[in-house]
Amino acid sequence: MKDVAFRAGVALKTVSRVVNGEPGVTPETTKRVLGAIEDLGFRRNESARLLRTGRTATLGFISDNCGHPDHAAVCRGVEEIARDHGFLVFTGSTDNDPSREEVLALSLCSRRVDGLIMAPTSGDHEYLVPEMEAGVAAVFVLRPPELPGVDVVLADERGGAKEAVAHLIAQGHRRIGYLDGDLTGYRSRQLLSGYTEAMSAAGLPVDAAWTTLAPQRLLDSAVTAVFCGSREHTVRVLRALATAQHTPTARGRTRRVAVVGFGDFELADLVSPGVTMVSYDPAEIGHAAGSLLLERVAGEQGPPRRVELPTRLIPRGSAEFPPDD
Amino acid sequence: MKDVAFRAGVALKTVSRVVNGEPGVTPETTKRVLGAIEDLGFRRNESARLLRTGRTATLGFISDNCGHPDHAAVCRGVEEIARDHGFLVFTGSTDNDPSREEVLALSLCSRRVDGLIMAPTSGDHEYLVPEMEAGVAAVFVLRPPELPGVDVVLADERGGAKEAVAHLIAQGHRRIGYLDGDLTGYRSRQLLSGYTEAMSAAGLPVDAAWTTLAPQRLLDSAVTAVFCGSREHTVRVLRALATAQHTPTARGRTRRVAVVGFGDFELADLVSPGVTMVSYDPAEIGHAAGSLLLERVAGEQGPPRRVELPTRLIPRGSAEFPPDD
DNA sequence: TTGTACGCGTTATCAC
DNA sequence: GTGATAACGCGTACAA
Repeated sequence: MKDVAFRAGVALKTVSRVVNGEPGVTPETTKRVLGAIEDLGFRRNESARLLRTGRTATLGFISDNCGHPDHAAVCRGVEEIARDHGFLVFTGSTDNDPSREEVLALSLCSRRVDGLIMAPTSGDHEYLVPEMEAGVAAVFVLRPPELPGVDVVLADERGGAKEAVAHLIAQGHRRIGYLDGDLTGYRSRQLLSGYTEAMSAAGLPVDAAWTTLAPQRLLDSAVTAVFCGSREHTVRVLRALATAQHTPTARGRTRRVAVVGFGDFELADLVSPGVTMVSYDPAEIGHAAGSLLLERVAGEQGPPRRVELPTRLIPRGSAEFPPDD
Repeated sequence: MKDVAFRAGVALKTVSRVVNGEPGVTPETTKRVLGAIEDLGFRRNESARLLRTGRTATLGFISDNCGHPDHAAVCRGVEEIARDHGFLVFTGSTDNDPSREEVLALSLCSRRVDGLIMAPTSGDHEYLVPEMEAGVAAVFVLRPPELPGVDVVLADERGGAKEAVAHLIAQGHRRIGYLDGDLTGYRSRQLLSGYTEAMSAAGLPVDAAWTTLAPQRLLDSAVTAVFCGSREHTVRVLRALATAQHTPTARGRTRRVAVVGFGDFELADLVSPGVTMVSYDPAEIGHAAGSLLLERVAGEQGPPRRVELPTRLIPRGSAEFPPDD
C-alpha cells in the first residue's frame, strides 16, 4: 500500500480511501491510484485490515465429519448464507471427540472468527463461555448443546418419527418395531419418543422387544413393520430382509415386513421396492443456522432461539402395504 | 498481552516468550506469567501474530460444491493432513462458475492463505499467476488446470474405464456402450479413451451409437453391456432397465444388460443385483493433495508433480454374467 | 480534497 | 534472563 501510494504520488490514506470506495477523492486521483494498484498487482491484506477493524468476516463450521454427506450438506447451506454476506467459512471435523472439538473451536476463536456453527459432540461446552463473552457468536445445529442460552437449529425428529409410525399404523400395522444403533443419543431419544407417542395415540401397546439395537432380534419377533432411526440401520434391515426372504410365515408364505427409514439417501428409490423415508433438508438447517448466526454477529441481542425444521415423509413402496401375518 | 505483562510484572516480550515456549525464561517468571494468563483468560490473537509473521497456517479448499459427497470426502482428506500440521482450512463452493471461482480464490488469497487446493472449473486460471508469484502455493485436484507448472492430483479414470470394459469383455460381451451426460468434459474424455483403448485392445469395433448421452438410445441399440461415466447416469440406466424389464429379446425372453458404473455410491450393494463399480477413494485424493501442498508451503521447489491415484473395480453382480442375446 | 500521526496485538532486534 | 522499541499492513481521527 505504501508502494502504491509512492507510485501514485499520494499519501497512504488516499490509497486506503480508493480501495474502500470512500468518498472525497478526485476522479483523477482515483484513476492514478487505481493505475498504480494495477501496475503493482496490489491486493489489500485482509489480515491487517481485520486486525484493525476487529472483525474477520469469518465463520467456523464444526461437525463430526465434514465428509459425511449430511454434514457436508449443512456446511454447504452455511456457506451459501456466508457468501451472501461476504463471509468466509472455516471447516473442521471432530470425529465425535469432545477434546478434539474443544481444540478446534478454541483454535478458531483465537483466529477471531466472528461466529461458530457447531454440530456438538456429547461433551459439555463450558469452554465456550469465555469465548462467547469475548464476543464470539455461536449457533448449534442438529443436536442441542449442554450449554444454556445459545441458539439452536434442529430437525423435528420427534415429529418425523410420529409421522412415520402413524403412516405405518394407517396401513393397518399394529406391531411396529423401532431400530437404532444407540438408544441413548439425542436423535435416538427424540425418534423413540415420537414412536411411542404415535403408538399410544393409536392405543397400541409397545412390546419391549420391539425397540432394540439388534435387527435380527426384531425380525424374529412378530413385528410386521419397522421404523429405522438411522441410515445404517435402514440398510441393515433391508439386507437382513433380503437374505431372509425365504423365512416362511405361519401360513407358509414369504413374509413381508414394512420399512420406513429416517434420513434420506441417494438411490433410495432404486432399491425395489423403493425405501419409504422420513427426512429433512440438511441445506435448510445450514441456511437457518447461518442466518441466525449472522444476525447475532450483526448485533442481535434477543433471547436464545430454537428453530425446529420440519421433516417430510416420502412414500416409496417399502411401507405401503398392509401387515402380512 | 499488555494486561498480562502488567499483571505479571514483566515486559511484553517476556509474555511473548512464554506463550511461544521460547527458551531463556526463569521457571519462576514463567509460572507468574502463566498465572496471569490464566487469571485474565488470555488467548493469543492469531490474526496479529500472523500479520507479524506473514504466515497464516491456513489452507483454502475450493470445489464445485462442498456439499457433494465426493468433494466433501476430498475436503475431509485435506482437512486431516492440515490438522496434522496445525493448519486450518477454508472451504468454498463455485457451483462450477468460473467467475465465482475467481472471486473465491482471490478472496482467499487476500486473506493470505498459505495454499490453495482447487477442483477447478473449466475456466482458465491465469488470475492465479500473480498470486502464486506472491507466494501462494496451489494444487489442483480431480481435474487438471489449464495452468502449466502446477501440482495436480487426479484419479486414474482412463485406467479405471479400461479395467471396467475389460471386465465386461472377459464375461464375453462384445457390444458394449459408454454412457455419460457430457462427452466433452475432462473426466468423460478420460473414461471414453479408456473405453476405446480396452475395446481396440480386444479387437472389438465401436459403433457410433454406443457412445452416447441418451440412455434409451443406448438400450435400444444392440449392446449387451453398458459402462456409465457418472453416478447420475448409472442410476438412469438402472432405472430404465428396471422399467423396461419386459422388453423381450429376439428370442422372446426378458433381456438382461450388464452394467458397470463409475463412482461409488452408498447402497450400491443393496440394489439387486448389486451394482458393479469402478471407483476411487476421494479421501486419498485429499490426503495426497494436502501433503503436496504442505510440502510446497514448506518451501519445496521441485518441478510440478502429477499424482494419479488408482481406481479399483468392485464386482457386485450387475456385470458378472455373459451377454444375453 | 488530501495528508499526518497513531493504534490494532503480536513478533523481532537489539541492548541491558 | 529480561526489557524497550520498531515493525507487520491497514483504518481512524483530526489537522491542513
